[in-house]
Amino acid sequence: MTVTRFAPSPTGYMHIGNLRTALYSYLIAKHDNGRFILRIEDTDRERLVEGATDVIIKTLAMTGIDYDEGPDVGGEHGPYIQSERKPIYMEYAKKLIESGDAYYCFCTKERLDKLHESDATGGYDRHCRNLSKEEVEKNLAADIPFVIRQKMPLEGRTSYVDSVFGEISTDNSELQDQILIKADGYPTYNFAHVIDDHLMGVTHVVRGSEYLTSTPKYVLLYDAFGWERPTYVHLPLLMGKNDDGTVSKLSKRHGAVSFQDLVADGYLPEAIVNYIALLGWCPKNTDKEFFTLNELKEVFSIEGVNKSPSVFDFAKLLYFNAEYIRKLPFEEFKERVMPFITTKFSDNIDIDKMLSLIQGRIEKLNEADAKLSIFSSLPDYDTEMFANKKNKVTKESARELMPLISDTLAAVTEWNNDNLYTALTSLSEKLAVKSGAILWCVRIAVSGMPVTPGGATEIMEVLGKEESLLRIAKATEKLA
RNA sequence: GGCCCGUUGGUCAAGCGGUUAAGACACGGCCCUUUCACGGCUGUAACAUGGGUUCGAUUCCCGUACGGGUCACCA
Repeated sequence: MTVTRFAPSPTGYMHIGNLRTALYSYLIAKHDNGRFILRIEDTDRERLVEGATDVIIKTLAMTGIDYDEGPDVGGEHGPYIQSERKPIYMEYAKKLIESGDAYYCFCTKERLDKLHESDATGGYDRHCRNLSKEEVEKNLAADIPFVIRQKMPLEGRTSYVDSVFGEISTDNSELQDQILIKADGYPTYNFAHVIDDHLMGVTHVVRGSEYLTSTPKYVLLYDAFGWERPTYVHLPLLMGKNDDGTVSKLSKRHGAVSFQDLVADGYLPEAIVNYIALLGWCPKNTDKEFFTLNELKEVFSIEGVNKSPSVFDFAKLLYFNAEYIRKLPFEEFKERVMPFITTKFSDNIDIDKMLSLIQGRIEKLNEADAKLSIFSSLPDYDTEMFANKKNKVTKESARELMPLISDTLAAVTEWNNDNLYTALTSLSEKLAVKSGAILWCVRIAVSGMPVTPGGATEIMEVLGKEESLLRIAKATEKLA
């Protein structure tokens, strides 16, 4: 059975690249009807962020990425928070010491820092690697602080096969005797994730390609324990475009890059998921781009994952978002857009009609409020706006038209879009002017804007007869 | 700097020895139209580079350039 996990460290926000990793990991498991686990990697006690785990859980819930095992749902391999598994790591580290694959290191932080200064390219000098048993016992008895380091082979090469990148091979001399257990007794990522992945039965390790070069060290750990190595699936990085045209790892300088920021900006979770699924992966034998999460489970395959980093394109995300907004059933659109609307409207405004006017015209939910402002109040506008060459209107002709328009509208008894449109077009026929000319004048009069959500008559329908006529009267006044 | 990885239009990308080198976004034009948007049609635009291998390379190999990643008691 395929078992994957998403193992974020609780930083307080969900980076979009992280979310993509979660998604791919989830899809790989679910494509095979496998198990998906959420594990919190909080071994860095100095960087703990309050409430960070909740952000992760909430994000996964909003995107529909559900896990079979995790801190809040339990499971037979728990606990799922690494800080709660602390004793386990020490136990396994000691096994490694016994087998000669790890060792105690009593070097002070100061010594290490000095080492680093004197030799920029080198790392740890393996000072404690060959301490005698007696020395170790003595230091331990004296309560000298220690870390536990992995004993790397000094010669040869270590290689593994990544399912995306192929064979990765590293000279063992490149490998540092990395720390497994820190001085505070907590394990490092390097150690903890290996132990947990094995104990939790993870078959496919899915993560960003920044781990590509450190994986030989992990593979060596599996070998030392005599455990079967997992299948590695390293994902290409997500990049952002800089102002100068260069690219670099996607970060805050590129804009809103956390899931919650995107949502706050008016992006739909399902649009985000759909878009990021396509960043670094492409379905086989189809041009299709729109996928629900369930469809993704069907079609996702590791073979479609790319090697090269991809640039996050907000323009395309916006396109997906606009499409998703348009496809929303009206009631759902209303429910989702309402939190973004802060403008207050008078009671005789038909909210539903107003909202249906903008559903097809906004690309992000947070654009709704500004688009709707004309229904709350008429902006102060310049009468020059009445002049429009395409519709053959001048300020002067508008002045003459306005009273006639006013009379025509006043005569409309049943105030709805169809009747208004019919009334105004028949007026244009009677006067032998372009219907566009009349409708243009009405639009400006009634909205004060050249570009509006909906046509002139649609706006009047929402506004109601009284308010519409009031605005027409005002225009007549302004033009006089 | 050492090591590892990558390189098809501005962006996402298909392609896996022989193609007129798909498609999507963005951009331009036209049409539709009560503005805008939607929709329809259409246009501009790409295999980083030099060597091989081969009858034939975007596809395979090597070098170069460029880009990225990594060398922590962070993950």
